[in-house]
Amino acid sequence: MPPPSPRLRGEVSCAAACARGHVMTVVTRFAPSPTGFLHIGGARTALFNWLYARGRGGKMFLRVEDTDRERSTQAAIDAILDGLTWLGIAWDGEPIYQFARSARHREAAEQLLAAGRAYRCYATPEELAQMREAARREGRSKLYDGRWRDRDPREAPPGVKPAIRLKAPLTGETVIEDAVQGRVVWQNENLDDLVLLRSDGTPTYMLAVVVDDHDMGVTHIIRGDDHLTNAARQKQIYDGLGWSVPVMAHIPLIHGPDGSKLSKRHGALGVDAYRAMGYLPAALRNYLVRLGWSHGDQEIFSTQEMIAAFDLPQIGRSPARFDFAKLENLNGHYIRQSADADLLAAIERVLPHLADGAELAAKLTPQLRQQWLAAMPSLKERAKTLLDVIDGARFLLSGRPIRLDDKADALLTPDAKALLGAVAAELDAVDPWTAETTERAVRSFAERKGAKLGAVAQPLRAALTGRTTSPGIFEVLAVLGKAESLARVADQATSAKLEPRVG
RNA sequence: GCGCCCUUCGUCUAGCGGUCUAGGACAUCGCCCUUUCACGGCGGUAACACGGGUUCGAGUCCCGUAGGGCGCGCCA
Repeated sequence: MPPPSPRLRGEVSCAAACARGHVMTVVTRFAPSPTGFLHIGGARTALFNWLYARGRGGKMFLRVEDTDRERSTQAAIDAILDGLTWLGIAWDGEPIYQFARSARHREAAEQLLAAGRAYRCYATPEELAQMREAARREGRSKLYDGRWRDRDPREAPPGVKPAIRLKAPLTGETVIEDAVQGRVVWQNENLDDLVLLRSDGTPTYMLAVVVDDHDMGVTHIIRGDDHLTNAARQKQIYDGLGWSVPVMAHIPLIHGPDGSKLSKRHGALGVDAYRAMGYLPAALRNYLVRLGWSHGDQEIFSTQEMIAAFDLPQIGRSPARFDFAKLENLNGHYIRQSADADLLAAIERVLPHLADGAELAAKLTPQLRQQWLAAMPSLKERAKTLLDVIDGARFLLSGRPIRLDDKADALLTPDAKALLGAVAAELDAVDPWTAETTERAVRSFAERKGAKLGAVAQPLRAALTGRTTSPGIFEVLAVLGKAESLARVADQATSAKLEPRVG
């Protein structure tokens, strides 16, 4: 028999399920602890779980790991639900709150105790801290030394409430067949007796996760590989309880651009921050799915495509670095791909999340909406984010006389202003007023003057938009309309006569 | 300190022992298009961390080294 591949990815439990004689329904879960926002790494984990379940007709549950009463907040729960919703990741059923299930967790601990797979530990936190300190000083392992493992409970110091610890195997090895990491082996002497129930009777994370995943029928645990060591300890709890272990898939973490831990400066922001930066959910999903996972050379995935293509064997084992430039490029792609009306709707949705959003929303009259829509085809060509689209539309939003930026101002020399006066007269005769008719007029004007088109177009752009870059100048003319265009040109042309530039 | 994981262009990755003079995408550089900025088109620079094995043959398998990451709580 040939030696088994070191990466048995997924085959293990499939075989187990098939042996049970029925088709296994895939159940995944996303289990954030509500101690902060939904960060980008969590969003990717949720995405992977969602894609895996959706691609197999399975379910993805959301479990809020709120057993840490001190640090869990409602605001964080809201932020996580809001983030997932915005990203378009829909969980099945109602969110499950772990804290509410503590009675069941306690029951499992009692079961372990009754079976002799757990014991009461009367060591105080101070005592344990001392033990670790001594271990550190002597260069020994900081693991719990099992001092109460075989001790007679009658020796328990009076008044000390015990914690319940798992009686983990002392010898042999604990093995995880991970769908991403392959076969990972721990010598049991490197794993200690973890706490199942705290001395106040509340369950620890390690116990709660195992019990919940089992009770929820979770078949595939897809999570960050910061949990890989936990997987070994959880395996021991599964064994103690006599339960089968779900398929595990520990995905590498996302790092910052320098390879270190992802910091806020690097993109470890809540997904709400990405929304406020003008990224589209579809773009973020596409970017995230390609971080650590690939499907040949394919870069662009519709939601349907990624659901169909996503699978565990194509997940890499090395951590990926977060790269804003690629996200931007992808976002630009999705913006260009969007229908004009959808884009405007997306902008209106993001307005409440922007600093000057209310101000902008107030300006969105039906007429302005029409103009914006008309300008959208050329606006989206030039934008990487929704913020860019908004910025590109500033010339529509600002009233006369428009403010010129420095470059535009420098461009409007006395000569240029004179030229504007002349071209204004030309444009005044144009009717009907369209991009085509204005272009014809301006081109023929430039030709007669023996000037390059740019020599006329740039001053026009400055006068019309207040900037030196903008959508095509004839589109600007058309969108602005004849009256507004001529007025803006006149604003600059006449100011030349009234206020000759000094110096 | 102990345990576990990782290492292909700057970045995301393809590659599952010969088809690799290592492919794609982003970024970058150049050219073209052009009224600006973009978009688009064409082209260029650029990588198998290092050292040993195994093999007729290694980016692909094994072992070291170096570097990076994660974990080691009565946190999750």
